[in-house]
Amino acid sequence: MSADPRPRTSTRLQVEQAVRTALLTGRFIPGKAVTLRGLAKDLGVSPMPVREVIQRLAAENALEIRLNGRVQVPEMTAPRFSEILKARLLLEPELAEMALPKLGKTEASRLKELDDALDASLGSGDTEGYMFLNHAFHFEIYKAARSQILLPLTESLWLQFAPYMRTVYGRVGTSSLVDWHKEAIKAVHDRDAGALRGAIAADITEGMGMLGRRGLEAINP
Amino acid sequence: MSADPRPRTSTRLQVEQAVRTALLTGRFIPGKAVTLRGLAKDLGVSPMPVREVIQRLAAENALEIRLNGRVQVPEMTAPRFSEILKARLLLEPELAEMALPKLGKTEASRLKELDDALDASLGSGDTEGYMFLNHAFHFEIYKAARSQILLPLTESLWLQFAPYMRTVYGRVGTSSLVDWHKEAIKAVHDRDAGALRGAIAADITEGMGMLGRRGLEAINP
DNA sequence: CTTCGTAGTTTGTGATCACAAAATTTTCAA
DNA sequence: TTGAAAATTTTGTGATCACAAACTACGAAG
Repeated sequence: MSADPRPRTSTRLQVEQAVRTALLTGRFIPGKAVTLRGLAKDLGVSPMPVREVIQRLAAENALEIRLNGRVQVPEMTAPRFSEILKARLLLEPELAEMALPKLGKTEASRLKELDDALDASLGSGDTEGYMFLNHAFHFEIYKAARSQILLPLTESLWLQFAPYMRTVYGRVGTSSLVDWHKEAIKAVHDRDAGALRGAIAADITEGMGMLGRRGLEAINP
Repeated sequence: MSADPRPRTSTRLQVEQAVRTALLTGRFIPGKAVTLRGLAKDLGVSPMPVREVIQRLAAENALEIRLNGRVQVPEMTAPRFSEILKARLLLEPELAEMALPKLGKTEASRLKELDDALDASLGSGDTEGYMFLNHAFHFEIYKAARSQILLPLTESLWLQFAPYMRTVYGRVGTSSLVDWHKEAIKAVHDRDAGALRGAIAADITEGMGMLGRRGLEAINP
């Protein structure tokens, strides 16, 4: 009576998890080439599971397979950036509102924890940790929505702007960052859907606005 | 001076195109198993490119890789369906509005052609042709937006509901179908963004509403 | 010093193989 | 006839190989 069919494999999932968090924390630089054998060697696996993972992430537009077959982290462009902003503003407040009824005390205190840790990594200048925790904070909310559609779409968006986000942080630092997490947490406590939507939207607008102002000045139009 | 680097491969792209249109025209039935070697044999290629394509489509949630590794077309559920509807209503009117400025006389007449062919296939009961043309009509508009973000997200949504759409049509026929294509074409002629958004939204609501009423009655909740 | 061609290396692609897990069919006893 | 156990087939996974295209480095000619 083993009603727990363990995944038949673990290698591909492990590789995928590794590459995803590397992307989300900005360890992959936009424009940088990603080679099959190189990644495989780094992760200590054969090229085979890496091939599948690369196809997966390319399908999510998190990686780009050029016409000549070379794989690279996509570069950010101004139209791409503004479209990501638009899509985030469409999807994420909706996701947050869907999640609100399922966010109880447990999740609220978890959000508080994450936000505290986030402030700490901001103070210590730990960019990678900050990006990881910021993603964790947002998706701690979104995941509660138990969404099978909007959540994957949003995850795809994050994979697309995260590498660029990191390059900007690397240039201007993270000290000037402001977020609306406190307001979001308060909205969760108050069960105020409108306030939660507003906090999420403001967080997106502010964060992406900073990225746009500080980052896109010297990028091809 | 060969400024036209032909894709290094054609096999994977060809396989992907084949599977995508098969999905979009409903030739794959929800719940039906998709086997690697089976698909490869059907398409006359080796299992290798099929593996990559399956990973790609699984990443877009167009195919489902179960815990035991088996691949199948996802089954529709009520929450999944209502979320797809919500996501379509968020993304597609936006996409249409973005496209409007770039829809000239050429595109308008192409839309008219597609809609006429669509009516014809409706009259002859050609469900597969209808689904192909309906997809072509919508994406003739959306593609004009030259969107790099919203367009792939929307394509993913279509891949997810198309197979289910087909099973409902197979049960209740396509004769009772009504669409808002004429209104959309008129809005394009009039350069009326609000009317175009409205037509697209109505087309989605009506079409999906029919799918929901006629299809989800006997499906697990 | 620049430019162009050539040799060597790296890279993605498609194919094939071995293996284990899962599903399917067959067999045989109750 | 029925039901469970055993044998067979099917299936996904990871590894390796051969090959052609692309990139890199280097050197010779101008």
